[in-house]
Amino acid sequence: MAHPRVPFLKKIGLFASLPETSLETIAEVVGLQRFSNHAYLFREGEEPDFVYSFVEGGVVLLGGADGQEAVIEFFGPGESVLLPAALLGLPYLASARATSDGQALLIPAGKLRQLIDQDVALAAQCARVLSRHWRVLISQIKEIKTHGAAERLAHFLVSQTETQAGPVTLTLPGMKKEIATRLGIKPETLSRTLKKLRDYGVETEGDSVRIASVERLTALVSPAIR
Amino acid sequence: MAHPRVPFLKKIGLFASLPETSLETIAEVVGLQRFSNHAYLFREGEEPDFVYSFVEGGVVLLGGADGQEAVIEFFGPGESVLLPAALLGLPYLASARATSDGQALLIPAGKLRQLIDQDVALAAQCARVLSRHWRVLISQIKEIKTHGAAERLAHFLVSQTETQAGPVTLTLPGMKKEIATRLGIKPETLSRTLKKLRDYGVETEGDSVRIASVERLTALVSPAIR
DNA sequence: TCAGTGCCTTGATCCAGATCAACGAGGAAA
DNA sequence: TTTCCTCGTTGATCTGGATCAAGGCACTGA
Repeated sequence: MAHPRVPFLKKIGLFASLPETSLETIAEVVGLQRFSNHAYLFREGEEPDFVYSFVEGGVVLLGGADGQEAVIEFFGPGESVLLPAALLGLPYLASARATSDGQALLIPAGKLRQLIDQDVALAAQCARVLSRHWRVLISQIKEIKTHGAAERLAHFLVSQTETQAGPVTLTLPGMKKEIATRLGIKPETLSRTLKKLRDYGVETEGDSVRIASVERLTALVSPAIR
Repeated sequence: MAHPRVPFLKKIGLFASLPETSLETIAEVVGLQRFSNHAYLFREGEEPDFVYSFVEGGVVLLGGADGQEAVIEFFGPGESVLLPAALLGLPYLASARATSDGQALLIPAGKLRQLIDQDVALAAQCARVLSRHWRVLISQIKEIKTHGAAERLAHFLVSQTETQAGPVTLTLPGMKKEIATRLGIKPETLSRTLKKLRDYGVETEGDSVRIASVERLTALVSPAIR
């Protein structure tokens, strides 16, 4: 008889591929938590109690002092945050604010630290998930250091959809303000840059963006970061 | 009877804490490789054959197209690079150029992918090493997005020494050119910024830097990233 | 010894994006 | 309705760092 929370675990990248036995063990210790839009799930500097895996809805990871907040990345369903801090038992380097209502699985940090030394499948999967995320961060660093605002915005938009070509309409993963810091620019600049991209077939309406032709935008992004 | 390469493995953060049995297994498959200054160990876009762990000397990790190279980070003795690409079997996102003569242990990527699914200690340690590195990258992103060149340089210098207070003399981990891109600025700007820091007790002489008072520099860096 | 070549510094100018300052368009509360 | 908000846009101006253009200095090799 499977644990009732196992189906939730299967929706999370970190756990999806694990064998049933591992899932049962983990299911014993996780809890499901609802959160509402704009709520802070945790703040920079706190000691990690949980790893958060999103079943529904998402958050924005923010670093830096108040008012000087730098958006690091957006996270949505199936993704997990705080694995690094939880594994090492070190204070968070970032805060997380919900960008919508949703639900997250909370895995107690202590338990996870214990399990990772006992369960190969879990440990290996953690390493793989961290590796994948490492690559995302590297791309971001490369991009900030070598490309201008318009290119970065174009790349960001393209990365928000699976579609490779043709027209799409997508919803921004947060407020324009947040998108702006994610891109390392100010809201005013985002506004103006968005206007420039109109020449490349990008129309905005609130938080939904219509791209006339994904290829057209992709062409703007230099080959190295595609 | 221990394998002759085990002592080398013990100098690497990734392996140091592993049990003897794991070390023996790994020692069977690693090779020791010398490299000389300015040599490229691997280039962006290639398929990963090895993870590189530095026994002596180090490299600079570079991303982006030629001429537009962004220094991501410097690596030295005891550190390992390419773990993420090797684990996932995806092309490198960066190149590595040696910043000195040295020796590295090469761990075949395929073997590692195999071992990580069998050896808990290794898998768990990979996850921890990746976690630690994740935090380094997050700090870098936060810093680029929220601080000016002078602050970033001050922080970088302070991070190059263990000393917490008083005077130090340290050696830069690469050419000034490279330090500049690591900081996300141009060599000319580094030169000028270094001059500004003279008012804060920083003197340069080739690739050695004398800091009159570490506290004085630390004070320049805003609290959040200290 | 002198040319050739990298690496770094300095000076002058330029520009992308920041900053400062209004202002309009929703939404919520009264 | 009006009165606040908060979010986003727009315009004018400023500025940190980039870019362009000369040198200077140390090393190498003939």
